[in-house]
Order: sequence, then C-alpha cells, then structure tokens
Amino acid sequence: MSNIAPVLIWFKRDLRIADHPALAAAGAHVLPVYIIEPDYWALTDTSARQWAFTCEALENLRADLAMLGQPLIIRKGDAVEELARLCKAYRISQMVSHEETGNGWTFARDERVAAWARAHGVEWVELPQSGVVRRLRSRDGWQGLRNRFMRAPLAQTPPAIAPLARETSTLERLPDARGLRLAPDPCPHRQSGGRQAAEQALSSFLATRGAKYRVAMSSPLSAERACSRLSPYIAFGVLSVRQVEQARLSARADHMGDHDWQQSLSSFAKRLAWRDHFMQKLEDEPAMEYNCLHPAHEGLRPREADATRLRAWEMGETGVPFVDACMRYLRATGWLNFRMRAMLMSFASYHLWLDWRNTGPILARLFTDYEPGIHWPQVQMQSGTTGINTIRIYNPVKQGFDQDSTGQFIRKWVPELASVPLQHLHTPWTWANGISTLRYPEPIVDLAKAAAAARNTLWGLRNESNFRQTARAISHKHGSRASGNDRSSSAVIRKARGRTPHPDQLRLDI
DNA sequence: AGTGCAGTTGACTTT
DNA sequence: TAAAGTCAACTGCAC
Repeated sequence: MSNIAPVLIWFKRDLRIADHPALAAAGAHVLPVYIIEPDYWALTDTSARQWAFTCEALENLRADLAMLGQPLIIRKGDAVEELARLCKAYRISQMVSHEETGNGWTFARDERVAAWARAHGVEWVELPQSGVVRRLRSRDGWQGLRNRFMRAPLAQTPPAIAPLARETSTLERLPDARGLRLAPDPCPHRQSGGRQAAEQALSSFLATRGAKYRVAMSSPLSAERACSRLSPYIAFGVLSVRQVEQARLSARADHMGDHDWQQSLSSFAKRLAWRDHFMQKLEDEPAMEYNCLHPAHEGLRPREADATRLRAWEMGETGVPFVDACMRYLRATGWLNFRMRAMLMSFASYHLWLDWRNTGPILARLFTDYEPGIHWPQVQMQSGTTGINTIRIYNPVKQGFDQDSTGQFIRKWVPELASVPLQHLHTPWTWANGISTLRYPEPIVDLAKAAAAARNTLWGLRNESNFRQTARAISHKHGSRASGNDRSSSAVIRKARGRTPHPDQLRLDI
C-alpha cells in the first residue's frame, strides 16, 4: 500500500505484460486501465468477432496483472471522460501508453486525449511497440531504425506492482456483443484470444508447423496449418512483433542446416518487416483510409456500390467457386491466407468494379486480425489505386487450379458443388449436363470481359500525361527503399546491367 | 544419322 | 503478391 500517486497505464492494442515498454517504464506504482469505447465498436470496420477476441485477451491480461499485484481496471465509456475521472480520483499526473497506428477514429480520439491531457497538466507519454516510427521525416533509413528496435532487448516485466491504495470500480463482467450493439457475427472457427493460445501458436509454428511455410502459405489448404496464425495476437498486442522476431531468430539457430526451415524463417522475417512497412504508410498518411493514394483514381468506380454485386461478394455467392469458397472460409474462421485475401480484393475491385471504400470495411469486419495500418494500404494496393504498384488482376479460375487442384477446398466450403466432377468444378458453368440441377448461381460477371475492361481502364489512366509525375512523388514518400525485396539477386544484377538507366519508380514494390 | 517440325519451356515484355 | 502474350531455344519424334 502506498500514497504515491500512481502512473496510469492506458492499455489499448497491447494486451500483454511481456515486452510491454509502457509497463516497464511506469514503475511499481501503476493504475492499469482498459477502456471499452462503445463509439469505436459502432464503427463500420469493427465487429463482434474482434470484440470476442478482445474479451479473451482482456480476461487474460486482467489475470496476469493480478498476479503481479494489481488487476486491470476496466471501464466503459468515452476515453477522455474515463481518463479524466481516474486521473482526478488518483491525483494522477503521468500517463503512459503505446503509440497506436489506428483508424481515423482512434487517431481523432488520441488527439482529444492529448488536448485534454495538456489542458489538465497530465503528462502523456506514448512509446513505440513496433518498428513504426512516429513523425518520420523520410523513408530513407527507415529499415535501419526498425532493425535496431527489433534487435533491442525485450522490455522487462516488473516482478511486482503495488496494489492500489483504495478500491476503484471496474467492470467485472465484460459486455457481450449485444451489449455493445454489435451485429450478429457467427464465426465458429475463430482463433482464441488468450495468451496461452498465442504462445501455443508461436511455439508450434517455430518448432514444427512452419517447416514448409514458404511453399505452403500460398494455398488455403496448407496455409491454415503452415502459416504462423499469429496475426490476431500481434494485432491486439497479445504478442509484440519484437517477441515474435526474437523467437524467430532463436528458432533459426535451432533449425540450423535445414534448408526448408531456413527458407521459411527468412520468408517469415520478410512478412514481419512488411507488417511494419505497411503500418508506416498509414502512420504517415492517415487519409489513406478515405482517399485514393493516387488521386487520379477518384471517381473511376461508382462511389455508390452496386448492391447486388456487393452482396454476392460479401456472402460468397458470386458464382465463381474459388472466390466463394475463400469468402465463406473467411466468414467461418475470421482468417484467410494472404494470397487469397489479395484475390478476394482483386476480384471485388477489378471484376466487380466495386470501390474499395465499400468493400474494405466488409473485409475489415471479417478479419479477426484487422489491423488498420496494414488493411487500408493493402486494400488500395489490391485495387490499383496507389498508382505506384503494378496492376495485379488475379484470375480466380487459374488461382483455383493452382491452389486447389484437387478441388478439396471448394467442395468443403461450397457444398452445393460437391457432386460436380473435378473437370468442371472450377468452372461449373461449363458443365452442360448438371449446372441447372445445382443450387449454385451462374457467375455474376463474365470473367474475361470484366478483367479486360478493368485492365484497359486502369492502364489507360496510367498512360495519361500527369499520372507518372504524381506517382513518382508518392513513391518517394511511401515506397520501399529495399532493392530486390521480391526479386532474385541475379534479376537485380541483370537489371542493373541492362539498358534502363534509372529504376522505374512505377514498378517499385511498396 | 541428319533434318524438319510440332510442341514445350523459359525469359522477357506488355497490359 | 498477376496474367497473358511474344519469341527464341530446346526437345522428342517421324522419316
């Protein structure tokens, strides 16, 4: 017991006690707080599956902090009002939390909190918990800053924290989805949010599951097991990226001499780095959630979505088997491998010609691991609206042949097609005998025609006079400085020797 | 055994 | 993290 005014630790998307720089910095007298913000959970990019995951993480964090000496205080309401109440009651003058690269709403909320703190003499310290750099002036040298952060020792967990001098009210029972007015969102195969589940995923991935990561991540059949499945834990901070990166390094030593493992772990390292790289984009340009990065794409697609197309895509009823299988799998699990996420977005943006601002929130809600800083830059990239990435229009039939050659995935997730012979499974509209007997729709668009139309429109736009000039400026601000991120070194050498005197900025992979 | 040729493969370019 | 097209080199095979 103590009369020293505690430091308020505001837990946000950092629901852990290990490698928690804010907890490490706060000392032994702390008031650990989490605020359930109903206005946040009313947004179009949040969902009941994310809330359910959060609840599991919160219960774990509450118990872990209790073990240290003082359980988590959970409040529900507006962040400024709740923080003001607690700071007044405990005469708090110092608050610590982690920098958050969130969506526009949390960005504005943090500005309100900062303004309130300034006005009331409360010092609010925000610390980084990933490689994202706040107020970054230039992308030059960013990779080095990130690497330094990743190699630094983990933040020490205090052996104990002092119990509060007096009781304060906390929500014993977390509200359920209905209590937060969240729409029903069944997700029977959602990953569990607790710390033990996170640690289990991490250790099983690095010990066994990840052996074939590099080759197995592309197909939704093998990816479910071979991918790390750490994304929701990192998104909500149950694990820090740095913990994962350092565990990866130690696994690399354990698997010394095993070629597959070395390839897989190096591939995994790149994904972890891309994570921060993309989050840095939204950190630097929060408007990416609302506006096309390259403004020439504004007005290209109808801003008001075609309701029939949007609904068919959202429900996995487009009549294109592999697309529908992937969407239904995502709905049921809250997760999908990266390549198939890209295909879903590509299909919506190119074949269905839907605006990413209509489809982006739907995917955000379906992803248990929704991370705004990755989501919006990715959504724009897969829609071709950044202007600095080459147009990648996925052919969902080819992807189906490549990633689900046996049809096992389609048959499982689109059971209407279970009886279709493999020869016609990926294109049931070619099955003359049986298509009319199926309870499965014709494709909602002509795949070849739709892709060609999108391709012509976008490449036409790119050939207009001012497009490249704007693209160069965007690339300078956001483009990766890494050379050959996705190229073999021989390709880089060949390119360097070739006739091209300067790298084509338009093809820089960001 | 060498030649001609259809079909395949891979590197590279275009959209 | 794409797909489709082009082109030249290569392969297998018939004669």
